[in-house]
Amino acid sequence: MEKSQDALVLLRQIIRATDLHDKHLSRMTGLTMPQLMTMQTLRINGPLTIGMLAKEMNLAQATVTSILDRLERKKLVRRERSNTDKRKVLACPTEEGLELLKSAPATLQDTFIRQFEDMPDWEQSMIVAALEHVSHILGAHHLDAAPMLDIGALDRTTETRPPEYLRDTGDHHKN
Amino acid sequence: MEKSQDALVLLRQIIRATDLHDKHLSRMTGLTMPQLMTMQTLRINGPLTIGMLAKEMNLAQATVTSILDRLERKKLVRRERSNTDKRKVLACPTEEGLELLKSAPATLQDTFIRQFEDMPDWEQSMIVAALEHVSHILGAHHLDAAPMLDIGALDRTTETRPPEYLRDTGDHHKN
DNA sequence: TTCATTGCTTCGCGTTGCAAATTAATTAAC
DNA sequence: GTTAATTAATTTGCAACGCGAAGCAATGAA
Repeated sequence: MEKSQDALVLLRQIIRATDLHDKHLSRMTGLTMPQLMTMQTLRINGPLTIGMLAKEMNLAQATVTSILDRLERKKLVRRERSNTDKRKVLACPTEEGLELLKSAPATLQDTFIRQFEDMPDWEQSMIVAALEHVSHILGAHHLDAAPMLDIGALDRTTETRPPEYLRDTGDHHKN
Repeated sequence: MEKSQDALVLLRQIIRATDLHDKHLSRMTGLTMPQLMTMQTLRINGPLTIGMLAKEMNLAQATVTSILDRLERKKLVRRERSNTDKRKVLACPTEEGLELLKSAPATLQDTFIRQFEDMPDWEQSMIVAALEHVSHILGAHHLDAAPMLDIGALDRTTETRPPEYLRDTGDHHKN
């Protein structure tokens, strides 16, 4: 059957596009992708314990610890011990960290939303229905997911500027 | 608008599902994801020079060199100098390497294809049309992409290269 | 008190990923 | 035909990932 191949290629294209955009964001913010991912997760969920953060990102706790070390050094994240249970450590995004995400360049979902909402209502419904179908086929419907296509950034501000203000060690990952 | 949020969540779910499946494949084969990616690219395109391989995967040449070092140590890939231009080095998947990919667990696209082809024709067309729309919105329609959802493993419907040495199952190679 | 569990960090190791420097082969210029 | 520039891959050095195992402190249970 020809159409299933078409569908697969299209899905692959979509995934590839988001991946490339993630790498672009990475360059713009000066953060690595795991670092961006971490900031994004914190922005969405608010302060999380290291364990929760690890689970949320499908990484080992030790991995998250080291990522947080670097984010803390850049003052984008602050560690805070829990009062009720002093074993727990909360990772909190700093003001600076949230600022950084806000100033990230226009995101893929902005583009998507703009064009999507220009479409007639019946077409929107058709796309949602189709995506629902695909998600179900892949057994993905139970996965929790934020309404965003790329790792970083939110908000309307269309500021496209590479930040100079994180200098620590040479951290420019290029990808 | 509510529906654009729905669409974004669904897309994110789909991407997340393929990512999780990739990690599963990685564990099963004993290869890292870049290594799997490399093997997969070679399986699809046949022998490639290091430079082509790097471009295909959006990586620096030096990175690919080191990945190939490890794949060669595992005897999954063989290096071969070009006769016509002795600067060039071709990376060729070995029989063992192709075997490994073949013996990988059932892939996501297998699941997808099976269920997709059970759908009535009009529904298939609807999904392809919707995906086409999304791909276009994201500017992804020009990206070249193989008809597969996960990095590893082969699907028998896509033999772009005739590996005359297929046949047989059951040789699990764990690094 | 004692013991097991939980949550995070530390340590060691291998893998990615890149830029810069290096080597070798090809091509262009003189 | 020698010299110079270009191209292709490797080597080197360095930071970041990613994980398991070991360690430590706080909590909970016996």
